[in-house]
Amino acid sequence: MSNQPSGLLTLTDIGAADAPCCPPIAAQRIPAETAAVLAPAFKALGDPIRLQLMSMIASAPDGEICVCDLTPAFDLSGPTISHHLKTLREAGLVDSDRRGTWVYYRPRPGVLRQLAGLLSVEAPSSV
Amino acid sequence: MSNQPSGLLTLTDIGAADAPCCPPIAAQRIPAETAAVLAPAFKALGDPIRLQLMSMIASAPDGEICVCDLTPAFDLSGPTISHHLKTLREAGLVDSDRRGTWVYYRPRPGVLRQLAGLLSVEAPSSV
DNA sequence: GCCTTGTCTTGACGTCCGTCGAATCAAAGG
DNA sequence: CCTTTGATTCGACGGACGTCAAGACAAGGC
Repeated sequence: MSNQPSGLLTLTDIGAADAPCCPPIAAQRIPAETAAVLAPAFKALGDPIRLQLMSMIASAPDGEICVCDLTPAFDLSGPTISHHLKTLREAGLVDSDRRGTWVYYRPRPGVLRQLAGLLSVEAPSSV
Repeated sequence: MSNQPSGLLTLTDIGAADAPCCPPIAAQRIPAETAAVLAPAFKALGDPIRLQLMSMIASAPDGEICVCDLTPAFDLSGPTISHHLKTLREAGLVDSDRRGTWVYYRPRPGVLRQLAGLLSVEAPSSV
């Protein structure tokens, strides 16, 4: 259920931990390879449903949330929600975990921090 | 050349200035209307070419950059670059300005700050 | 073992997106 | 006025995306 290694470089590889990876977008021009790695994460957040899902997952009081709590919050079919969750998972933004009948999703705060740092106007400490 | 008012709520309306508009994504669940407004901005950044364009514009030494400097940086046709720039413009991320023969693009740092704050894990001051 | 419940996968459909060539528009110079 | 240069718009094409219904899978209870 976790991310399968695919041989392709993804955000997970560079942003799994808390270490900042890149200077802000406004500090210097992003190389093509970096853009290719980061763009899918923004793309995953570029859908209103996924943005709400990401917010619900990231703001879950227990640090995780059941799919059964996510699905009824939208006027969409179960498969569609599952598809969006898969997109977030493949973008490295969330991780999932089955416990018994239910599947729980939890955020990867490191990756969110990466993206925030990339968009920040002030330069961070390192690099 | 600037954004035309369309009657639709866009990021420009809520993020033109520097004032923060929304609590971080991890602080509380995003309402559907807010997600509908913000998602297009992330979507615009969800393409590698546009992410590089945004970076080149945001990191321009003079605060703006000529299209004639952007186009040759990519292996794409002029119309395609122009199309991507239009997407960034309609997302409220950049603004353009014709001076003589050339067109210059400049960032809207307020909007970038909005998105960064939304992704930040620490809560900002207000709200 | 079999049904029930919850979740994911598959296959299909219409729509949107990225790309290009050709045409168009805008400004400057001869 | 006409040509040249820079940038955008238009029209078209292939591929990717969002959505759903139907089916498959996983875990638990009878």
